[in-house]
Amino acid sequence: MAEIRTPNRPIYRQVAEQIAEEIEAGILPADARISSERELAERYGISRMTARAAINILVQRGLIVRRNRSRAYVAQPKFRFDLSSPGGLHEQLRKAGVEPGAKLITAEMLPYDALSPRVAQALALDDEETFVYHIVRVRTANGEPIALEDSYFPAHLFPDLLDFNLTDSIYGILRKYFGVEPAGSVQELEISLLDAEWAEIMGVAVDLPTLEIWRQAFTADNAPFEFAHDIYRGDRILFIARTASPESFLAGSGLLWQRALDNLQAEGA
Amino acid sequence: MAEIRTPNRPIYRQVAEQIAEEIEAGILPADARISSERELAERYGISRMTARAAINILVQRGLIVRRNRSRAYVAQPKFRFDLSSPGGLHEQLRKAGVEPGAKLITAEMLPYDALSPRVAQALALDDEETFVYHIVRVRTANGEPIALEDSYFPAHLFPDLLDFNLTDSIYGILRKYFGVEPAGSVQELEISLLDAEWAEIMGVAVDLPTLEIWRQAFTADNAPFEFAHDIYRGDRILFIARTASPESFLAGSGLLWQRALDNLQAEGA
DNA sequence: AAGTGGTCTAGACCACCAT
DNA sequence: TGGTGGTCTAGACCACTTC
Repeated sequence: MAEIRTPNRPIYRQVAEQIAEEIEAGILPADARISSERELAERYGISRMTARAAINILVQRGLIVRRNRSRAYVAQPKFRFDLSSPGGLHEQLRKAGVEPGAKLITAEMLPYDALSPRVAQALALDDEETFVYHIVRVRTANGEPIALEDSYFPAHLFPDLLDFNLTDSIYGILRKYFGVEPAGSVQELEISLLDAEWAEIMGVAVDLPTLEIWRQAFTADNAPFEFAHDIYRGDRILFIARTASPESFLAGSGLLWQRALDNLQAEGA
Repeated sequence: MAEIRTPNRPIYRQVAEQIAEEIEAGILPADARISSERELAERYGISRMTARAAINILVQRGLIVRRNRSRAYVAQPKFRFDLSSPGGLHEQLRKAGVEPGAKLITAEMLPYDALSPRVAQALALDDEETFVYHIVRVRTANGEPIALEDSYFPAHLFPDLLDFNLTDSIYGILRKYFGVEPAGSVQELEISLLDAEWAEIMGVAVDLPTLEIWRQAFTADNAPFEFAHDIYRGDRILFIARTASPESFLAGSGLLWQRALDNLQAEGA
C-alpha cells in the first residue's frame, strides 16, 4: 500500500495530483488505462468514494477521459481552435492533420412561426413567408465527439441546402455552391457545464466544462447568413482568439497579428 | 418529507433541478440563503452526501455561491465582459453600473534573467539590461472577487509604474500618464478549473470553472506593451467577443457590429 | 455552544461491459 | 460471469462560522 498522506490537503486531491504527475511525467502516456477505482482505493488505503473523487477532478480538468460508462484513460492532447479565424472548425482541424467529421442529428426546414424571437432577430427576418433551415450536428475530431452545433440558415439564401452532404463542412458548402464568404461575426461566449440532454446526444459525460457560443455570422455585404448555438468541450479543446480595435486594422497590423499568432502556435507544439 | 423520486435520473440531479427551478421561478431570489445540507437531506428523505452533490452541481453552474466555508446563497446575475473591446474590465464594469476594484497581491520589478521565455518573447525583449514590472491583482466587482490578473509591463515604457495606485484601472494609468492607447491584442483562451493555489489567493472555492486568457497587447505602432495571464470566474461572468476578417473592417462594418452587439446586450437584460 | 460545511469511511445495489 | 462505474446510505470527525 502506497503512503501519500500529508496534513491539510485533502486526500482525494493528493491522489489526483499524484496521478496528474504520472501523466505529465509520461509514466502514464496518452490512452493508457487508469487503474480502476477499487484498485486505487486498495493501493492508497482509502475508500472507493475518495478514489473516485480524485478521478473526477482529473476528468473535469481534461487529463482523463471516461469511455462509455466504462473505464478511464489518459486523454490525448487538446485540439486547437481559433475562434477568430474565418476558417471554421472543420478546416482548422484538417490543417492540423486531424480528421474532422460530423454526425447529423437534425436537418429540417422550419416556417417563420416556429422560430424563437432570438433566431428571427439574429437572421434579420421579418417576412412571415420565410423559411429557415435548422441543422443540428455533433462535430467530431478523429472520431471523438468534441462539439455540438445547433445552427439556422435562411432558406432563401441557400436553396436546397439540406440536399447536400451535411456531414461535410457547411461553410465549405456555402462557399463552394452558394458563393458565400463569411466575413465577420458577433459571438457571445459562456462557460457552462454540459447539460444531461446534450451529453446524451454527444455521447459524453454530463457536467464536463464547455464553452457555449452564440454566433451571428455576416457576409461581406453585411447580411446575416447564420445564427448558431455551439457547445464545445472545454476538456478537449484549447481556444485561440485575436481581437483588435478597427483602427489597428486600418493601420495594416494584420501582418503583426499573423506573426504573433504564429508565435503562440509554435509554443503550443 | 417531499417526494420527488422518479426512475432513471439520479436523485442528486433531481434535487438540483428542483432547486434550480425555484431559483429561476424567483421563489429563491438572489442572495437568498439555501437550506443547509442536513436540512435538505431531511426534507427530501435522502442522505447528506446526496444533498451535497446536488448543491455542488448548482455551485459549478453558477446558480449558487458558497461564502467562505459557510452557507450557500443564490447567486447574483452574471457580469458581462466584452473580450474584444479595447476598454478593459474596469471600464466595462463601471459603464454597467458596477463598482470595479482590485486587491494588489504582488508588485515588483524583475530583471531580464528572472523572466520566463514566454514573457520575454511576448514583450519582444532581447536586451539583458531590461527590467519588467510584474503585477498580480485580484479584480473585484461590487467587492466580489471575479478575476485574477498576472501581468508584465516593460519598465522602460512605463517608468515608476509601481508608484501609481495599482488598485485603479491600469489601462487607465497607461492612457492618462503614459499616453499609451491599447490598439490590439492576441489572446489565447482555455477553459479550466480553478487551481487550489489561485482559489486561495482569490478567496473562492477551488475547482470553479474559469476562463484563462494569455494576452499580448499592442500599441497602435505595433509595440507589445503588456503580457498578461488572466483567470476569470466562469460562474460569475458572461463573455462577449467580436471577430471579423480584416476585409470587413475596411468595408466599414463597424457600425453593423455595434448594432448586433446592442441586440445581444438588450436580450441579456 | 450549536450548527455548518469539508472530508472520509465501509459498506450496498444496480446496470452495463468485457471476457 | 465477474468486474466496472454510477449511485446512495448512515454514520463519523474536524475546523470553522455564527450566535
